[in-house]
Amino acid sequence: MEPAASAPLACRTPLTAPALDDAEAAALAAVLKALAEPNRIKILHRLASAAPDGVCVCDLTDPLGIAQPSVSHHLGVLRRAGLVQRRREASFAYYTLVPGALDRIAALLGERR
Amino acid sequence: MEPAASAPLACRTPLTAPALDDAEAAALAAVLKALAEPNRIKILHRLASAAPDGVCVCDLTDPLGIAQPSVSHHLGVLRRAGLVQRRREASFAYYTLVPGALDRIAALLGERR
DNA sequence: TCACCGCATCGACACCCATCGATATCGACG
DNA sequence: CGTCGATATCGATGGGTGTCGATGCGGTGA
Repeated sequence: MEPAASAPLACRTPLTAPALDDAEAAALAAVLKALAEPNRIKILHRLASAAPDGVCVCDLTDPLGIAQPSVSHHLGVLRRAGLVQRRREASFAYYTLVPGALDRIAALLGERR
Repeated sequence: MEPAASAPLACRTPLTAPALDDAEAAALAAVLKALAEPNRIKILHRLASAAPDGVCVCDLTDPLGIAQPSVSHHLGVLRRAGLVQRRREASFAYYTLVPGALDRIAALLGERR
C-alpha cells in the first residue's frame, strides 16, 4: 500500500476542510458511544426531569427493568463520559446531570451544517 | 422477581416525567449508534464540507485509511440511519448529507435540559 | 457488635460490530 | 463481447459490551 498506484481518478472532490483530526473524531465518538444505549438515554432523561439534588441508584433499577449491577455499569459509563456526576451521601449515591454537557454535544452536531 | 418485596424505601424521587417510551429511547439510541464511530464521524464531517453534488466512495477510502468494503459498510449504516443519501451515476455512487438530519438530533439532545 | 442495606466490582457469557479478503454486480469502453 | 473499474455483498474473525449472579465494602440501625 505504498507504490502510490497510478491514481484511480475519475471522480474527485475539491476537499475544502482538512479531514478532521483523528483524536477529535475519536473523542466525539467516545461521548456519542456513551449516549447510544437505550437504558442510558432513559437514565439521562430521568435525571433531566428530576430534582436538582439527584437520583439514587435504587430509584433507577425498577423503572429500567434491569438488575442493579447493570444500572451501576451504565451510570459508570455516563460518568466516565463526563455526562453525569455522583454525589455520595451516607451509603447512597445521588447522580445528577453535568450542566451543559448535552448542550455542548448538541452544539457540536449542529455546528457542522 | 414478582413477590413485590416489602419496598426497599429509603430514598425516593418525585418522578415527574413518565419515564420516556421504550421505542422512543430505542430509536434515538439507534441513530446515535450510527453516529458513534470515528470513521463515520469523519465521513459526515467530509460530506458536510464538500460540494453539494456529493462525494463518491473512492474519495473516502484513502483519507480514512480503511479498505473499500469497510467504507461501503459505514456508508450503508449512515444511510439506513437516515443521515446520508446516495445518488447513483454511472458506476459511481455520490453520497450527500440528508439536510437537517443532524440538526434534528442536536435539537433532541438540547431539548432535554 | 451484628445484621441489614445501598452500591460498586468481578467473572462469565452471549451478542453485536468493525474490519478484511474474496466475490458478485453493473456500467463504460474498446 | 470481453475487460476493466467502481461498489456492494458475503463469510470469517477479533475485539468490544450489556447482562447477570456472586461478592466485597462501607454505613445504618437495632
